[in-house]
Amino acid sequence: MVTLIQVALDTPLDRLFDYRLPDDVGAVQPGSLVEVPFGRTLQVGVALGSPTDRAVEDAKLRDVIRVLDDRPALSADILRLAQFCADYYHYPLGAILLATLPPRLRNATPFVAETPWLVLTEPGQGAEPGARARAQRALLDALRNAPQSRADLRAQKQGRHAATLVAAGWAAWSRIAPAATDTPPTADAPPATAEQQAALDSLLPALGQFGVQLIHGATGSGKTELYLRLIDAVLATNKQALVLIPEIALTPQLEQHFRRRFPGRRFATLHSGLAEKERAENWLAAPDCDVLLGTRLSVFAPLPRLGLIVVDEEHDASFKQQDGLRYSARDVAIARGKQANVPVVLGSATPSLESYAQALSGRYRLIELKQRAISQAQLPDIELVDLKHIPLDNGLTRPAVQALSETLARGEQSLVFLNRRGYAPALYCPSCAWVSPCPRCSARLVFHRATPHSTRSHRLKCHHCGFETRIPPECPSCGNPDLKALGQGTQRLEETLTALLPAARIRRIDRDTMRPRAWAELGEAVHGGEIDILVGTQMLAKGHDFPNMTLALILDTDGALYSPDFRATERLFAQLMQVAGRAGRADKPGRVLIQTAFPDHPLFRYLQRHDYSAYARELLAERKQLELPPFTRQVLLRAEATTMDAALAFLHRAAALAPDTADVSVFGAIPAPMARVANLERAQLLIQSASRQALQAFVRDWRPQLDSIKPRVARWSLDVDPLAF
DNA sequence: AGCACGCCGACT
DNA sequence: GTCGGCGTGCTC
Repeated sequence: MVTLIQVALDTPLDRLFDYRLPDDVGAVQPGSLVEVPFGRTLQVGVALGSPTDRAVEDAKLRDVIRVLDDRPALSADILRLAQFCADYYHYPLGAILLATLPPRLRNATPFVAETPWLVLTEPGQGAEPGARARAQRALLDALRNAPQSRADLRAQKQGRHAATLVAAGWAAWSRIAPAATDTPPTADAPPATAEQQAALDSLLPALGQFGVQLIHGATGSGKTELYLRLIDAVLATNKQALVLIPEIALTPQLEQHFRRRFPGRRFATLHSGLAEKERAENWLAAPDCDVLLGTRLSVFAPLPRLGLIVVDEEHDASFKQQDGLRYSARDVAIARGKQANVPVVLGSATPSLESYAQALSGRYRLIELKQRAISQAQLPDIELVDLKHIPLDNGLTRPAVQALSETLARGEQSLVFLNRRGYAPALYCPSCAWVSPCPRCSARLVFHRATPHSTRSHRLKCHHCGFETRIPPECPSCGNPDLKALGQGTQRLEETLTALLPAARIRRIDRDTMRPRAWAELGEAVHGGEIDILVGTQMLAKGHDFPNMTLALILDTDGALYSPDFRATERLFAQLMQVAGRAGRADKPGRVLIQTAFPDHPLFRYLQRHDYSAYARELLAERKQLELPPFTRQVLLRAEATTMDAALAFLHRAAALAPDTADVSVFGAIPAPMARVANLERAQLLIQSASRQALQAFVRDWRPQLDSIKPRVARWSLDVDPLAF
C-alpha cells in the first residue's frame, strides 16, 4: 500500500493536494516542509495529515521529492493558528503557512545557519578531560560559566580545543547563546508608581491563562514599564514573551531598552527590514529565545514556551497587512493567546474603538493609567486658530507663522503637520472649473512638482488608485494654458515656509522624500540641531521623541473632521494626539496650534482636555444611538476585468445573488480602489455585518454561486477584514 | 498566481 | 507566411 499525504501549497487554490510518499524520502510529520512537483514547477509545501477521502484518481498523484530537513517542521500550534487564519480571513491555508516562513526558507535551497556560539552540552557539564589536557579543561571551565563566541575563540587561538570538545560531545556550536544556568539578573527597575503597582496587582495574577488586558495609558504614563515587569514575571517561569510593535525602524531605542533591562536573556528580533539570511536565522532561533521583539509578522513565529503576548500601540494601522493575507497582527495575537491559553496585553494611549468597546463590555479587562510616571513630562497646551475669523495666506494664518518664527528665534524646533503630500491636492482651470479628475476613480489627481532632487516627479498622481500622468500644458477641457495649483500640499508648504522664514532650516518628511532607511539619519539631524522645522504628513506622528521640539502646528484637519468615512474622524483624535505629543520638552510644556474652521467640534474639546476615554465613550454612545454596531466585520468582493463595465456588471450580478440575510448588508459596487493590476480594471463590493458568524455563513453560501456566474472577463477575490470600523 | 495552449491581427 | 496578443483552463 502506498502512503499518501496532504500537502498545503502556496497557491490561491483553496484546497490541499494529495501526494504519494515514497519510503526513501525520510520521516514526515504534520508540519514538515517538503518539496513536491506542482504543475511544471517544483514547490515547497507543508505536509499535513493523510487524506480523508480520495478526491483525485490515482493516475494524477505524484511523488513527494524530498523532506527539507535543514529546517524544522512547523509546530502544531502554528498549524492551528494558520488554520484559524484560513477560516477567519477566507484565505488558502497553504498560502498562509508559507507566508509564516521567512522568505529564505520558502524555497528548497538548503539553509545553513550561522552558529556563532560554543555552548556546553549536557554530557559536558560533568566531563573530565585528561589531566594533561589543560587547555581543554580551561575552555570547559569557561564554558561552564558562559558560552563563548566563535570570534573570541578564534582570536584566542582556541579553535582547535573547541573542535576537540565538540568532537567529544561536551560542547556544541549553537545559533544563539543559551541563558546562564541560574536566573539572569534583571536590571534595576525604576520604582513603580502607586498606579502602576495597582495595575500590576491586577495584571500579575492574570498571567497564568488567556485573557485580554487593555492598558490605556497616556504617553509617559509608564506602559513600557508595565510590559517589562510582566515580561520579567513570565521569564521567571521559564516562558517566552512575544512583544509586537508597529514598526521597528521607528523605535530603535526600544530594543536597546529591553536588552538592557534583561541582561543575559536571549533576545530575538523579527521584521521585514532584516536581510533574508538574518531573518531566517532569527526565526530559527526564536524557539530558544526568551523575548521576541518584532513587527506584525512575528505573530507567526515559532515560540514553544510562549507565556505572554504584548501588543504595543495596538491601535496602530501597521498591525494590519494591506495586501495578500490582510491579517491584523493584533487580532491574530489574540487568537494565538486564546489557543495557547496565554494572556494578551494590548497597550495604547489611544486604543482603537473596537478594543475599547470590548473593554467597556467586559470582554477585555481595562486598565487605565492616568498619572504621568515621568513627572517632568507635561501635557502640551492645545490652541485652536479659528479659520472663520482669521484669514489664510498660502494655507497659513498669522498666529501660526508668528508661533513658528518665535520658536525659531528661541532656537527651538517646530513641527508642521499637513496630511497631504504633493504640491497641491488638485490642478484647477479658472476659466472652466476643470479640477484634474482621475480618469480611473473618483478622486482628484494631485499636482506633484519637480524638485532639484527629482525632476521626473513633475506629474499628476492619483493617491487613491495610483494612476499617473504628465502635467497637461493646457486645460484638457477648454484649452486654457493658465492652470492653477489648488490648495496646499506638503511640497508647497515647504516652499511657502522657505520664503517666509529664509533663515530656518526646513526638512520635509513624507512618502515622497523618505527612503526606507532615512529615519536614523533624520533622528540624528534633528537631535543635532541641524533642523529647525519639520514639515510633513502623518509619517511625522510616529518615531523618535525630539527633545527640543516645542511647537506643533496642525494645518487643515477639517477634511477628516467631517469625512463621509466616519472612521477617518475616529482615527483623527489618535493622530492629533500623537502629533501634539511630539511637542514639549522636559522643562516646559509644548505648544500646539490647530487651524480649523470648526473649533466647536467636540473632538477638540476632548483633545484640549487630553481625555481620550471620554471621547471614545462618546463615539461609542453615538454609534449606539445611530444603531450602528460598535464595530463591523466586512468582506470586500473584488472583481478584476478588462473593462470597468465588465467588473461592475459582475459585482452587480453578485450582489443580486446575495442570500437574503438581515444580518448582512451588501453595499454598492465602486470602481478601482487602488491600482490597476496587469491591465485589469478592478472594482469592489463591500459586505458588512456586525456578526462574524453571519458573515462567515454568508460568504460560505455565496462563494459557489459566484463561481457559477463568473463571466469570461472577471476574476474575483474576497478580501476579509473581520474586525473593522 | 503562474504557465501553457490556442486562435486572430501587423510585421521581419 | 509567422510573432505575439491575451482569453481559458489546469495544477495532486
